Amino acid sequence: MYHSGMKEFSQPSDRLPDRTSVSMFAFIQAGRAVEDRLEAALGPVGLSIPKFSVLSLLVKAGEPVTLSELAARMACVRSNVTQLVDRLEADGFVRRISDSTDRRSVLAELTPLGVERHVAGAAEVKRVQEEFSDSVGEFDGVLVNRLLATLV
Amino acid sequence: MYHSGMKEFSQPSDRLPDRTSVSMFAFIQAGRAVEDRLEAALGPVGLSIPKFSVLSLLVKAGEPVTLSELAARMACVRSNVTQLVDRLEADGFVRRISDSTDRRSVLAELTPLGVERHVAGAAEVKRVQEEFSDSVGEFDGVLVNRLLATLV
DNA sequence: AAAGATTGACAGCTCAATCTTG
DNA sequence: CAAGATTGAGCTGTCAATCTTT
Repeated sequence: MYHSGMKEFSQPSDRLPDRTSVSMFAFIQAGRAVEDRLEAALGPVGLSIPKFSVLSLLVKAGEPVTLSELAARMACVRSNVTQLVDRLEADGFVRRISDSTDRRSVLAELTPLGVERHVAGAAEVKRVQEEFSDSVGEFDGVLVNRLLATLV
Repeated sequence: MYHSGMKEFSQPSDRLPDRTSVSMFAFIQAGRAVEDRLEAALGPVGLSIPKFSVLSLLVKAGEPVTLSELAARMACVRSNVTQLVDRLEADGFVRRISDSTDRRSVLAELTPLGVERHVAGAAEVKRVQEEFSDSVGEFDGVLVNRLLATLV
């Protein structure tokens, strides 16, 4: 949970125009609130969102994956994955193995403990997703999805 | 822009129930997308969201503010503000002055350069907010605000 | 003792530079 | 030279420990 503040941008009502305006700060805040709930749920399992993401990708792949590939799939920089895998290796959730076909590459492989933690993490994720769905349930899902698609 | 990945949770359609479901990952992603746009707009001005937040608070206060007060208003930890003000001071946007009424306290005071940068930053924020409003404009603002309020 | 600020150590991210291998 | 991985430095955040002042 590494978030900048911004609580002050509550924007009570500078004056409302015809169409009721939506503050981007409120939107950002809401996203972080959801994120925080997820982080809080994963914490007790010994995971964070980034760590769970890596385990999740490895489970989905069903085989060891190069760090470059992980970076690509996580839409982040390579050096980020290097350090993330460092921590996952220290946790004992992942192992680094060498690629026999290309000696430049390094593969990340799940350990049994890593698999076990992914299961536990996935259960938490499911729980939080259901809570989230309950909260959003009263709104039109199709509409909300269209809104989100507009912003990304 | 310090964001964990999560691109893989695009959730194409595991199977749709009666009510179209909304992925919390999609929601988090959308919030980050907006955040990234804001960061990108502030960057060229020499600001980040946290830095702009501090300048903004100081402008709003109209007078020097203690670091503790800044932390409270930004809903973050005191040590965070200590380092943030370190960087703002290095930038020349803020000065640390001592509190005559309580020698434990340290006040953050805007420099002329800081004021000038806040003006520039505020213009960018306004621009991005307008772009955001345009994107969301086609949706019911009242509804969206209710959705956001539900999640926070 | 409690409050204000700082420091050190860490997680998570970025970028630029480097090193090895292809 | 490209590509894969790592390293070093910086930003933003957290927590725990410390130091000064109340």
